[in-house]
Amino acid sequence: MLDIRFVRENADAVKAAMANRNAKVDVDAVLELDSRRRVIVAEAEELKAERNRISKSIGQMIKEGQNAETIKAQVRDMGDKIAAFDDELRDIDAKLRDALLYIPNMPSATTPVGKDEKDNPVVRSWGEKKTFDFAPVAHWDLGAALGLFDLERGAKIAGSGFPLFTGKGAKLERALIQFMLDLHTEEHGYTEIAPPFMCNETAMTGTGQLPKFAEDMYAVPLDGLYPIPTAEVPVTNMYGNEILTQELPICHTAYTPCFRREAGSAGKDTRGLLRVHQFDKVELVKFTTPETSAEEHEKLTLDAERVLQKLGLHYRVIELCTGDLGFSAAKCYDIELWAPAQDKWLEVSSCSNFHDYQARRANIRYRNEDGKPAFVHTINGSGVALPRLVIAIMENNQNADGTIDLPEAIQPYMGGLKKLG
RNA sequence: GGAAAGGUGGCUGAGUGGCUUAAGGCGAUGGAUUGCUAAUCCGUUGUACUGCAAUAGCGGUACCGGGGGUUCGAAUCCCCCCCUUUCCGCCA
Repeated sequence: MLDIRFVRENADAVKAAMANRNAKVDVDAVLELDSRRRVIVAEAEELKAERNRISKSIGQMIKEGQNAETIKAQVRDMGDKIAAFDDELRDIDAKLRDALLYIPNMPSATTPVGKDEKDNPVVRSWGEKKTFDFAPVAHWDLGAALGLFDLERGAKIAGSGFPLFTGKGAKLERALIQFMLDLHTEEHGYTEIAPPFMCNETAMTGTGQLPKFAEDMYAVPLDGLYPIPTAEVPVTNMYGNEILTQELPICHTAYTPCFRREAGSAGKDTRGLLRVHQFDKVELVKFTTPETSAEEHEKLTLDAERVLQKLGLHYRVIELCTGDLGFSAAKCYDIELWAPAQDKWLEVSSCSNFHDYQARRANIRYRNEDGKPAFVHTINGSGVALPRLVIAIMENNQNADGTIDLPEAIQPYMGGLKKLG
């Protein structure tokens, strides 16, 4: 969430930023609530100060044996007025907070201005497109033929979009997870977290999924819980309402399944593993000072890229322009893998710097050089998401005979297996 | 699911309606003393919002797990909820 003081003092900049995002935000309504709130606060507090003074003197009078009934009645009336102010204040506070929760983050000064995904610049790429002397087969056909997954049976028990992996396909999931966790913990300095796979409303609000994106999530209303759409939610909110005393940056990696309703995307990329309701992901999360967040963001992105380099997969990094930037992000790089049978780039990681936006929502602070509490910057990115990684491995490494070569880096995790099929 | 005991500042731990502006201790920090260290002594020590000054300052309000209530006045009394611990039951 944005700092209301920032909005108050930079209203024009906020409006311009929202326009660049194509976000419909009524900044003036927020400013109006804010100024109304401050009037009420001033009046209510003045009354309270007076009541406190008189109450104290009542205590004194009673001790001296004087009758205080008249003055008590007066203060009782004051109490009614105060209650009325407090009621209005509660109401305005709720409205203001709600309004602020629906305002997306300010894009970073370095984020390119653009209208939509067509304006996202390519930052760099690694490797080259593989050439085939046969027509590459789509992963869904390869997977079915090799018995790596059984999407029909997954659909039978849960619905379409809930993949069911079998045999070596299931083992490949487990192997990739372990490979990535080992890489990030042993070579990149992240501490592993195994968090809850469900979070409450407070946590979901802290990272920005709620209240705006309730429809994108599964929910367990009976218990007030939501299956997590990403490990970002538990791993960021684990420090909610804390003043961190650890040395920054704090770097965490976590494997979790992710659950997404993908509301509004029905009918798009539905085949195979392209877009599913449940998938596995290894996430990277950092908590930094404002001074180092830009640098740590770059490093985190490189850490995610290392996964793909080690697996020998051709990828590119694009930077999201203001019009395509996610709700909570100030700056974001997407990493995309090349999938030859799809003839498409597939997003496997979004590495975002949220500045203090999530930290303010979740109330995560540290002590700055003056020893004063200040909001941390949060950064996270997938390192990386499994389904499209699996797609890329399958489609890029397929042979004419329908077998799939396993990248060397993953072979130790597959019990030395070099090839599927 | 049942029962009991708890939740107070960075930590520990007092506090059952007004002298609490949350005691005392520890820690932290500034200073004095000291050849250095230790010890000792003196001072400081939270968060948020808000008003005025607009850099350091001065005032107000709120905050003792969360939310309601009683009262002129609540850390303290009442109600609901959450969490922790222990015991019982159920369970992988």
